[in-house]
Amino acid sequence: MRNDSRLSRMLHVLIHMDRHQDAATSEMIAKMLNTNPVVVRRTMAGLREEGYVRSEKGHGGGWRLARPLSEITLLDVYNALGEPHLFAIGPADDQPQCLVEQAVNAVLADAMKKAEALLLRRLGGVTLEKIAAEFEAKMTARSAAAYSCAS
Amino acid sequence: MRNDSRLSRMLHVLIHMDRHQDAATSEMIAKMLNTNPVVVRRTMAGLREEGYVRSEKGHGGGWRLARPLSEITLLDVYNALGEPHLFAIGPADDQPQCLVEQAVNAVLADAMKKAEALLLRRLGGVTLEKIAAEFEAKMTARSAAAYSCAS
DNA sequence: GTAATTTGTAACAAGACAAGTGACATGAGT
DNA sequence: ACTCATGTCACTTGTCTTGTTACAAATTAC
Repeated sequence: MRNDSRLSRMLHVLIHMDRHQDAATSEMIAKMLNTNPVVVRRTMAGLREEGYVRSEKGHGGGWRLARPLSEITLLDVYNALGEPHLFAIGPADDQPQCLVEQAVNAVLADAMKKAEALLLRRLGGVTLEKIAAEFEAKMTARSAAAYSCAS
Repeated sequence: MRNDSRLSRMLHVLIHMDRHQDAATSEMIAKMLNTNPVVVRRTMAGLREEGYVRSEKGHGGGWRLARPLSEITLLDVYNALGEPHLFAIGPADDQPQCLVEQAVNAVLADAMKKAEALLLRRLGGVTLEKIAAEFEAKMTARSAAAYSCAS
């Protein structure tokens, strides 16, 4: 559990959801991700609130895409997850009195801000459809559906 | 304790160490950082091994800079700390079988790698002397040494 | 209308990791 | 010898994602 893997997991799931029509239950998705149905619901809740997926209770229920992959960027998913902390490092004190510490924090914050901006800009520039297309390319190259997990 | 603040703390300490000649004990430094002497020794150990500071036991002992600030970049300090994890996010699985997951991870890893490269390049381009100079500028502007913590 | 299925949610344990803390050995100066 | 200071081990604490159990609520099937 070293990293926050929610973004990675949700991207993975959304693309799979696009590849079969019918609703996917939390249990199916959990098996795909090697995790627990409750974790799935918890994490997907953010995506539902932002309108990227829908969920239905009862028989035949489960999760469905609510938008085409072409209209969802990686940044959208990141935002829907509540914009989790990107960095593992940070200042020791957010409001230091010491001017030296302020100067140190300013330099670090600036560098991190620039790096974060670059990362988010990249996430915003890639749609899920693009990743799906890359996958399709690999698939036809190998012509072997078995490589895709649980699909 | 939300973030790993070792880099921020060490930069702060090194600049202060340059401002007074005599050795600084772990206890003095700990007070400055609002922490514990053991934490200070633990964290400074990496800097000592890389030759940026020296430590001496016994009376009059403590920590001293072993190099001028102009020869230490923020990246040097980061590396000396053992290159802690920069990002809080990451893939769910490092060696996934699923091609979809592989495609997702590849895109994320690429974006993160670029952001990391940018960040490290920036850290490598700034010496501690430069931060100290920024501090001096502020100081003369305010002409009030009291703003600096414990110095 | 009762049973089966599936989400929604709360509550809590596990795991990881930096940070905090206490204890004690080691070395250096007075 | 005594004091000061580092070096290091062992353990606890705080925080955050995950994992898990339990149960209510909604929806479909028989």
